[in-house]
Amino acid sequence: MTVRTRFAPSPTGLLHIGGARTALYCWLEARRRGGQFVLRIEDTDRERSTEAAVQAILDGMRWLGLDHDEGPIYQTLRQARYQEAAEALVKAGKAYRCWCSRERLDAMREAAIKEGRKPRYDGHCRDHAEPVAGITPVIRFKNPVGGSVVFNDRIKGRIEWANEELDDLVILRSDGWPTYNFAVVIDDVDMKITEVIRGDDHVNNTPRQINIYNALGAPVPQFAHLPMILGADGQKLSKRHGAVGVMQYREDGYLPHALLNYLVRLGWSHGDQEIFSIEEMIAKFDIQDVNSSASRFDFTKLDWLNQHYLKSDDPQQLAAELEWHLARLGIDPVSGPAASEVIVALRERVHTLKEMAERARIWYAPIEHWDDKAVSKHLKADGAIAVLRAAQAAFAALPEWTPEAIHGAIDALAAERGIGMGKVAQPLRVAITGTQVSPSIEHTVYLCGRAEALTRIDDACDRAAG
RNA sequence: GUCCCCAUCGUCUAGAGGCCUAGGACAUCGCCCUUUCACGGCGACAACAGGGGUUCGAAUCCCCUUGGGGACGCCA
Repeated sequence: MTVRTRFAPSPTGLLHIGGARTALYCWLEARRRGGQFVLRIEDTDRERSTEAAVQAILDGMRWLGLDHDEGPIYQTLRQARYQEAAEALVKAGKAYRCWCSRERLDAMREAAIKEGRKPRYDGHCRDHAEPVAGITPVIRFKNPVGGSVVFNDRIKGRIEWANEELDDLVILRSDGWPTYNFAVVIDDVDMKITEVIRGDDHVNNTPRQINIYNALGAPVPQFAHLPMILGADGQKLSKRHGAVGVMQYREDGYLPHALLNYLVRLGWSHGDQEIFSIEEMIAKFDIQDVNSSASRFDFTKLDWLNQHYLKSDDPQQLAAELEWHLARLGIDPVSGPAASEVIVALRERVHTLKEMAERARIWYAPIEHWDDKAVSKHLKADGAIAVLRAAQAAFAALPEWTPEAIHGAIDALAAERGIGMGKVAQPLRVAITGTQVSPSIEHTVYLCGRAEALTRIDDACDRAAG
């Protein structure tokens, strides 16, 4: 039987980091085992589901490169199927209509909590169902009374649940829409899902769902429940920490591969390996090796991974993404050096593309801010103007404008004047950038462009004199 | 409250009874490299939640405690 996994988000918000990891693991498991990955949109909650959220999920998946083989399948398009399935269970005596009022249900729940019991439906309509005027009935599933449900979770191991703990859950609401626990089972059966991989907030639902599978006479799939991802403070992820959509990570300058690599290692490992190409993830990932405990999201490590890929990926491949970030800052990428060359100069100095774009500004626009300390220390230093003028002349005479040639000129200048590199590089750095921190001096000068570099040296000399 | 799950350095983890004076990575702190900032190299700091068992031997198995988390809807 071919392996089929699915990712089934409800479109009530953005595709956040936890969802992204679940999607990744489902995708990885399907890919490694040569199976299929299905995308299903669980939108039966018509109050909270939105079209924008569906789009955000689709966008996030595409950005991460998690392509699905089937779908997206929308549950709202399958209403008739759920109704038919619920009706069939009623006919088979495995489900029944319930006319209990919400008031009665609420009162029962409150009483149970007050008495310290677990709130459960008392089965009032199970044996003597009687239509009540003015109430549209729901359909409830007849949960087995005795015994227990046992399943072997691929991550958590053996889990046993007493049927005593379960009650007769509503499977079809009075408005004709199925509830989550019913729709998932019908869908997973119809879509022939063999591995259900989802967040561990669903372990409690699993025994109920298994009972439904059994009532349906359908084969029960394998379950794998992923532990949660917590914020850096160990608390549930909130907007404050990182429960933002994955597309926010793009805006913050992260590469999809870095995020994927971070996520695959969060709760899973393969010996001491930290860096995984997508192919290696597919080859080595196994849902069975996933940890059973929750883990915290650590931006610092993500930053490290992001820089790793910034350093190791082909600058040409990264160029378009840097241009996207430049444009977001209001910088026209064609008004300065090639993005790929900027990447080479800055990739060892930043963790994100956003940061890189900000630092690259100096090569695309005039100096906006002069660092007073830098000016007084390096520009107004004795002999600085003479060095700058000499450098200017050397640059103007260079037969070709390359970092190597610039480096050679600066070297020669320092040697001929008998001064250290710092005496040449620092004044130049301030002249070109207005600060005393930048990439290697030859790249800093080179990326500026010859004409602009000469002009900036003029300006700097004026500033040093004045 | 009831049920379920979880528990190794600050963080992510290795560890499936002896290979553990507990390994790696991120972070932190040193040193080296160096024209700034970085990158890189080398090194340091740093953990088996607590208590009982089982065993010749336990981070690894069992129980309890504690601490976290989750679930108890006509939400998903």
